Amino acid sequence: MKGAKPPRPKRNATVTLKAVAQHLGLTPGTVSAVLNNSKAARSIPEKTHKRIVAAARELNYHPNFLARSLRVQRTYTVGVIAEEIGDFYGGMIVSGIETYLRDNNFFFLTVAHRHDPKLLQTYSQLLASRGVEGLITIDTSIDEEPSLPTVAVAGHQKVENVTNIVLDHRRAAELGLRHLKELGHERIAFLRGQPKSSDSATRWEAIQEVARKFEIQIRPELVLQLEGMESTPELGYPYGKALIARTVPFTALFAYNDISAIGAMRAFQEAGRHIPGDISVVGFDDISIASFSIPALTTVRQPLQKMGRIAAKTLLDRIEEGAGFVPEIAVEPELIVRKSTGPPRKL
Amino acid sequence: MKGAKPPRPKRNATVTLKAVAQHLGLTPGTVSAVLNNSKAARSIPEKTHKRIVAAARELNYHPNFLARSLRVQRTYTVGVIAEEIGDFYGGMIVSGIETYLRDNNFFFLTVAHRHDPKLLQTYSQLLASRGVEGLITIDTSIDEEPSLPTVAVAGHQKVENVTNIVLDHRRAAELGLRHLKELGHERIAFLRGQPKSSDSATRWEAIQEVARKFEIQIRPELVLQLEGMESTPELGYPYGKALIARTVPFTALFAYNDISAIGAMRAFQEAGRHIPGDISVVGFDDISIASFSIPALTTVRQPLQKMGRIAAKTLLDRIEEGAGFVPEIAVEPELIVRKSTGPPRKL
DNA sequence: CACCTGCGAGTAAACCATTTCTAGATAATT
DNA sequence: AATTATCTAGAAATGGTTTACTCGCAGGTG
Repeated sequence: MKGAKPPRPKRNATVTLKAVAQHLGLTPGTVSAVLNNSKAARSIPEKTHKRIVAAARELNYHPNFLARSLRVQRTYTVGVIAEEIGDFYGGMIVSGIETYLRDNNFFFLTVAHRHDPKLLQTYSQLLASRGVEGLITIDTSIDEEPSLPTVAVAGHQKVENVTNIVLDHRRAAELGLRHLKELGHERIAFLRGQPKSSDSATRWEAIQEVARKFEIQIRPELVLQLEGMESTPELGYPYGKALIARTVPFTALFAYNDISAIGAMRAFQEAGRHIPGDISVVGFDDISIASFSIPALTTVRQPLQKMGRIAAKTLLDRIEEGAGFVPEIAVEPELIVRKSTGPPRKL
Repeated sequence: MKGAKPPRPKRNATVTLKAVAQHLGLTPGTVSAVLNNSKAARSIPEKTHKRIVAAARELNYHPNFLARSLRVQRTYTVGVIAEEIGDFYGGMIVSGIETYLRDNNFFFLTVAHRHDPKLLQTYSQLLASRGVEGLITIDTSIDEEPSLPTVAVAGHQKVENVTNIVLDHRRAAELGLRHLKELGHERIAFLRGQPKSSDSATRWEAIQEVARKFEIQIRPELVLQLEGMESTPELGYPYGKALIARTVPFTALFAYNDISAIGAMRAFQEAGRHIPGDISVVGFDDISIASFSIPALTTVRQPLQKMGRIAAKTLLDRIEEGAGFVPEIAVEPELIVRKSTGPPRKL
């Protein structure tokens, strides 16, 4: 792969530090000191200082990042390892990461592993050799302690050196279930997340715990486990159908995410059930179309962009200020009440 | 391993080329030659070769990317400048870019300008000083000839050194309009794109041209221009309402995108119109929820991931092989017929 | 037989563009 | 005149790649 290369792609003659120095009749060291305002430059007279700055601007000098990085051993770059970046979840998180990093003059390299577990190792290796100063993973499970400071969005295993940014699932379950309970629902169906989705287990545990607290009975006949990884509502549709087919009565559904909630709603409606008259539906995530489903979906909002920003901030704090290591940061969800929930029909 | 206490973030002792060489009793040059299979290594005997490779693996040597890049003047990195990365459009394109780059051992740095035009300059400057070998822009208009090889996804101005990856809008318009015409529609309403969206103008011109060819009359009273930048169907809703309010009869709508199409459908339905019985609706993009709207949306699919891959490939071809510069590459759209279109009601 | 020549197996040093530390040369002050 | 302050040069270091060169030895030549 590295064999005979075509003639060097001509680098547009970039102006180097040496060129600036030569132009001024000074040495690179001096120019560098002034341009970086290093303490060594304190003794440089105002006149020379101005001269140097002016020349740099005039020649349109931009320091070579690689050379500088090599010398100072900093790259101001982090690696982002996502499961996927084209979907709503990953995209929003990455967007949040981007805003924070950009505001703090960091860049990031992105890779998507698309559920190939072997790639995680390979990619962190690759990123490390590119000199990233830290790693953010999204919806990816980490088993071994990484050698770089790492923040895992939606990470759930406790691993040394990895800060997990998680939704407060306990609180999320409370918001959803309390809302349904206050409306008077007692027979609630559930859609559990796919085993691959890293929030699935934690969320389900939280739901069980909160259900106990609220004295809501979870009937196994009313609990279905999602399987495929589609990101269209088709995902939930068959499960909605299946729930109806069981003929076990229920008045509400708490779905794993909005996408499956919308699919299930559709199935319910096709079966002649009215929402929320016959069945109330609560989703999860608050994706953009949730407000536009029919009826508009009540859902537990996950502040994804914010989680991305927090992830980035947490990582930079550790890198820059050597802030103490925190194993977990929980982010508060929010209940968005729309039209898909209401009191159950009186029997 | 690392003292977590000391304020100084200790660099994990990485193993350098020199260390490997020392370990072997050879010089860095020799080791480098062997590890890179450079022509200089042709004279190194098999035995030594094996010894070197073994030692590198044993010591877990990974060459420092910065040092190497600095010397060979290549970074195997490109810059991606997007309008936004968290939305469907940008996310899909970036995802396509990622797959192709990853397969070819390139990385990319991402920035989002979120419609701040000043940032384009700043960002390309920043990326250039980080040594990216090329640029991909997404939904961003470029006016000046960039100094780096550039590929613009959904770019429309002809600029030297910029290859535009565009949808074949002519063909897209044909697909949409022919479908409606064949069904028998004559009075067609249109939703034009926001001026900020870089496809708006081109698409509208293509539609006008094709309409002329098909002898479809475009009535100004039935043409509305979208304004906001929301990415929920709320975007199209008011325009659907407005079209109904005009009381100018029409039997079909060709929307600028799926999101506005779905919003408009909703408005039509609320006004008591049946889709497709009273009004047929054609969207654009084929976003994931298009298949799940009610009724399922007929739409012109834009192969976004593929466009991302093509963008990446085009750029790498130019960088790696110095492939000739092509000003434009058009990608074929596809008509996805679902349930939102049908013959117009007989009068 | 002495004399290149060629080749195998590497070594040494230059180079990439910076930063940073040490130290030398003036000029100014005491 | 000695000391100090000011200004700047020089060189080392960062971690590789690459070119030029050395050194010993075998083979062919006149």
